Amino acid sequence: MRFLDIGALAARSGTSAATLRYYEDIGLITSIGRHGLRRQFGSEALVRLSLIALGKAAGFSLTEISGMIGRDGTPDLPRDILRAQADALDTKVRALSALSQTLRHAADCPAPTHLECPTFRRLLRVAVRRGHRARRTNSTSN
Amino acid sequence: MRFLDIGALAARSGTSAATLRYYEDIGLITSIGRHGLRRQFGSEALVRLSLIALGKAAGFSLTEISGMIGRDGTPDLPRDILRAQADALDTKVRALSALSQTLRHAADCPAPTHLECPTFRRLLRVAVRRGHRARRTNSTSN
DNA sequence: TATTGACCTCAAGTTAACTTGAAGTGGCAC
DNA sequence: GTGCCACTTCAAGTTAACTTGAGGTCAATA
Repeated sequence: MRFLDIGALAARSGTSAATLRYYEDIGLITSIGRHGLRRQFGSEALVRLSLIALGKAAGFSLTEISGMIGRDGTPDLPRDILRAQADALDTKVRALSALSQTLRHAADCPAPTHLECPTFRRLLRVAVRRGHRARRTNSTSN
Repeated sequence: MRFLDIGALAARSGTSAATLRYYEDIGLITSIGRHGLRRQFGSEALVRLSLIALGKAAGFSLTEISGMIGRDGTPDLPRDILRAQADALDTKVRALSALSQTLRHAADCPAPTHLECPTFRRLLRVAVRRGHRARRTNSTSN
């Protein structure tokens, strides 16, 4: 039982079988071979799917994720690119923290309307500036 | 000149005129009125667009953003929802930080392939667990 | 051995968030 | 007053990331 068929992989990864086939189509994951018609996956597919889930949570497209974790059999990533991705993520983290602060302030602010509160507007400006920086750094802007 | 027509708003907000019309269609922004055929926007539209940009950067859909910042003329938000959104964002921030750490470790790790490195795999497990928690908390999972 | 249910392929449909295009209008500088 | 050009509407097209459906296969269980 070293191999998983698509149903087992779906159950363990929380990704539907149809989506797994789609991921294989576009080269995001690879099956080891077939048992009759049925795809057989190795356990490293589970690790790859974890990475994919993580990348999606971080807001990367499947294409970008594909670039990060390597297309075919080679799950090895160029290290300088990894560092750049980490930097971009950190920038994004800072922007999101700013947004969180902004929302939290809005929740506690006594001003009748948040748009009238000077603190809110200042936080907003800061957050937006960070967003711009993140977008430039990232080059992910469509 | 207290009003902006769509071209001016587009220039100042960095959002295309077509997109602004689309946003008005779906009720994300509102124009003050018309000058002839032409929409006139007030400066609060700029603030709203900042909020929208921020929400998008945070990974929210336009529908979710619409819920956060209020649909029509009322840009006021229910405070408990704001706090919940901030909490969800903080969780996401933690997940992204974990991902960043994971990537950074991968960049420095001497293992021939990251998938073979135990530290990488441990970080990955942690990051994924956080991702799951975030998704449950968020209820944004489609 | 017969059936069942999990798999298969391939095509088409779906949703969000826009973008593009065609055809028309009207404010304003000359 | 006329011509340009930024606007207008409306319909259709686009992209990513799937999902759904129809019709077929086959490995294992009864």
